[in-house]
Amino acid sequence: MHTLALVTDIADHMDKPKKKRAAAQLKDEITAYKRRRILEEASHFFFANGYEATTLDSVAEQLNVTKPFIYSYYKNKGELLYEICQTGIQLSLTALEEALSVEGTASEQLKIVVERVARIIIENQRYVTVYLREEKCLLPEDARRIRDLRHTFDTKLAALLEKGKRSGEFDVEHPSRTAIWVSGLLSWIALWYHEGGRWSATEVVMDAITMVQKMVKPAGGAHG
Amino acid sequence: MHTLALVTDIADHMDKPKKKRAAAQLKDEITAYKRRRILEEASHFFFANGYEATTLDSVAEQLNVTKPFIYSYYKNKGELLYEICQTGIQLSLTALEEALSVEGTASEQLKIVVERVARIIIENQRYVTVYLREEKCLLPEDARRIRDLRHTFDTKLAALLEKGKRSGEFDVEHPSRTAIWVSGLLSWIALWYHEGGRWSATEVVMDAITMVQKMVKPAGGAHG
DNA sequence: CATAATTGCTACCAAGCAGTATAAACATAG
DNA sequence: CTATGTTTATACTGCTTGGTAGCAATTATG
Repeated sequence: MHTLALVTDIADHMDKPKKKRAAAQLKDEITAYKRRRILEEASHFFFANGYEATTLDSVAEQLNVTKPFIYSYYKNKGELLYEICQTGIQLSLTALEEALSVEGTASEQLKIVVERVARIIIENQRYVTVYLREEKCLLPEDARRIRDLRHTFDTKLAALLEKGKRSGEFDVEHPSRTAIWVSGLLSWIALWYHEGGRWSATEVVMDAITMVQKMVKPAGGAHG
Repeated sequence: MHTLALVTDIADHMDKPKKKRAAAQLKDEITAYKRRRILEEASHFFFANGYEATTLDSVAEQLNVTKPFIYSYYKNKGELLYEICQTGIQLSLTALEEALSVEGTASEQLKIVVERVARIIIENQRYVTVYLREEKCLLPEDARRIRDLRHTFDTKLAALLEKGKRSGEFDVEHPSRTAIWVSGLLSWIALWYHEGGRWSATEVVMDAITMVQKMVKPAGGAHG
């Protein structure tokens, strides 16, 4: 039982001086680990049944703990939802930023962006889908914070399209509007992809790249 | 009060023979009208607050009736959800079929399809969005019926892409896979469009047309 | 006007669930 | 072994809400 408590006694052989600090640090890590595990299981239920339809009792049962356990790591059910939504969009944003940090032409960067973000979205489908479906359940303040992240994502993507437009690599009338279509296409993957379904993750990623490239390709057909 | 009951006495001056039949017919129409009104208000709440978070009491209050009133027109809450989801996808499918019935080249037909379906999706955003978000709340059997409609939609769209591919108008490797991206792009409008937001419905529709045309355009740039 | 049928409402129940007060178990330190 | 703090469980509450049984009001008919 107590899936979460398996880690409790690893701090037991180290020289006195460091012990205090190290023990405190370890405790923090364990707390963080427990929070992650709770979030992970909650996301499974939210994904499968929806936020409102999921009971914290069922999440607790899955973890072999009880509801008050969850309440000692999260303030309430809404905080769980917020963290799940936040995770989904934050991972995508980080993937975007990392991809943008790779040197290259706009075309090359765009390809890397789509590839990495699409992969991240597939790997974290639960988080992204819950965000797309349950945004309305967030507290207004939480919803705003999430929207800001999303807006940052769209803005950075638009900047890349703008860059490609200036260099002549892309043909996009309104970079910021096109960015929303691209980001929508990527989000759509989360709602539509099904593990073990008709198409593999790799096929979906490659398709996404192709589609986005076509969406920005100049009429003349220059640049690949 | 009784917003729904305003229609009750229109059947009162007509020759005897027809009266019976006409009265019965009118009654049916009134029943149908009440059902539509209930559905419409319910869709507003489901759209704004989500299915689970919406109480039938609040829907009833909005209609100036009581909960048992709703239960005399719908079996239960789930039936309301089913009809809302069904409406969303059925309207899109009908729009697609009507657009396909217009004679023309594949390119011309595709443009009409995207234009009409996008318009329908914007006009019926509530129904489509609820379908996309709350599919998981449907009974398995209802969910299957809805999926079948969706599948029909994708299949007919794929056939159009296939036709354009054969005529050389489109460059699509896998029509059925591309159809899913196109249908996703259209669905995305429902989740993203916001009345009175930064972009008008017309702009969104025109953008959608442009994006889809680019997604299927041959590299050479022939056919517009 | 009386009778029958339809239509809607009042009042209620049972169940489910978020959240909590309190106690128990456990670990740590002296 | 005792004292102290921390972690987790037991057991409960208060509220919400889908759904219903039975009654009242309205309408249709002769």
